[in-house]
Amino acid sequence: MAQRNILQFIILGLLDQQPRTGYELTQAFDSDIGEFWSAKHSQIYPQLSKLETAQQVTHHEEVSGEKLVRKRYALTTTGKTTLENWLSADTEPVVGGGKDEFAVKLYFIQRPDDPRLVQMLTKQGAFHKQKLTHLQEQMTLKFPAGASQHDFGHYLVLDHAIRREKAYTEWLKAALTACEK
Amino acid sequence: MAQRNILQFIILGLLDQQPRTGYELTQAFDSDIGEFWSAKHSQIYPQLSKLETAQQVTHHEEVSGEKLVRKRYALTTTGKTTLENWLSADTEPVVGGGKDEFAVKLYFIQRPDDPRLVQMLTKQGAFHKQKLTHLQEQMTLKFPAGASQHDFGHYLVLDHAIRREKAYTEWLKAALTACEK
DNA sequence: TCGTCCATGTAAGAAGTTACATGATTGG
DNA sequence: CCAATCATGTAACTTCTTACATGGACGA
Repeated sequence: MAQRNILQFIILGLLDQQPRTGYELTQAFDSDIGEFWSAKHSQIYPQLSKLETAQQVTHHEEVSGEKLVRKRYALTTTGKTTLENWLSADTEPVVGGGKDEFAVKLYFIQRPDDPRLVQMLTKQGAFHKQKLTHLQEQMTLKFPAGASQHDFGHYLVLDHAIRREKAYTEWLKAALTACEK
Repeated sequence: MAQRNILQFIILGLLDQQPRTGYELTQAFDSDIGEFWSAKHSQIYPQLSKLETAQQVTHHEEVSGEKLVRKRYALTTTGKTTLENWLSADTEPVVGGGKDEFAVKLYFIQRPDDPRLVQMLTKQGAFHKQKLTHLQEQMTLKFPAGASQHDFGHYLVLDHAIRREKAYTEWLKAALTACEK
């Protein structure tokens, strides 16, 4: 994935919602947004530096306790413009749908009676079922009344993730049925 | 994605199906398997060299026409063992579900009445609908009688891709409905 | 002959992961 | 006081994409 440094725009988007520290940005990628993009802190901190050099963001320092200094970053007006341009620009649709080692493995298992199949499908099924449950809990927790006026995008991606996991578990179930008969 | 060089196993898997040239391997990633893994020839040729050095594959040269030499690669017994070990090993479930720039963009669009939303959703919808149709055509073409005994894995991943695209288009449709009311 | 596909490689650089490094805060 | 978490960075390495480079085969 060497493309157009999408990470920078996501950081701008997150900072537009509210000023954040590098640590908080890292956490954001571990929650909902992580369903569709992820990044480690080792990518985030350098990117923040670059964005600051490019005058897209600024930071001020917060002191907590005795000597801990936090850098809280916020968008500049330039950064806000960059973000809006990205949001308004055409989006290349996802090419393949990402990489899925499990799906590829299945591709190489030719016989429906392969002794490994049932266990593989069951194991993945358990994982995705659990994940689906977790996402559904998030949904009822965050949007008990369905789609909201605020945080609409958040609602959409959660819905997206749920549909994706639902489709995944249903596929695994159908595969299990197909290879058992 | 710096992990365990999964590409090498996929190449072994493809060569297990039948001996292939680097060019043919490249093509394979542009067809069905490309739905769940992709690679360019600039990754494939070097990987083939490494696999040959590691005695996982061998090649023989085919001459076609006047002077064109093709290298057709095949698995060694070692390579076959490596492949089987990979297939039998536990598979880490997909973490997030890959990266989806479009989904992330939506995340940052807070208001359901954002003037850009309808166009964005419609455009992506058209793309994924077309892709879905193409996949369904592939399915009826390759598996007119449904799941087959041979090529079962191929059937499974095609089914997977279809379900994924179906879920994607349904999500976009639901999103469109939600933001129009 | 001319364009399209076949065919194989290398190079440069971006993106992403893992590991290295360090230290503060907070709550039990 | 000790563990978990907060907090910020760098280094090394792998993976992946884009571009560079070259040439043959085949059909119109």
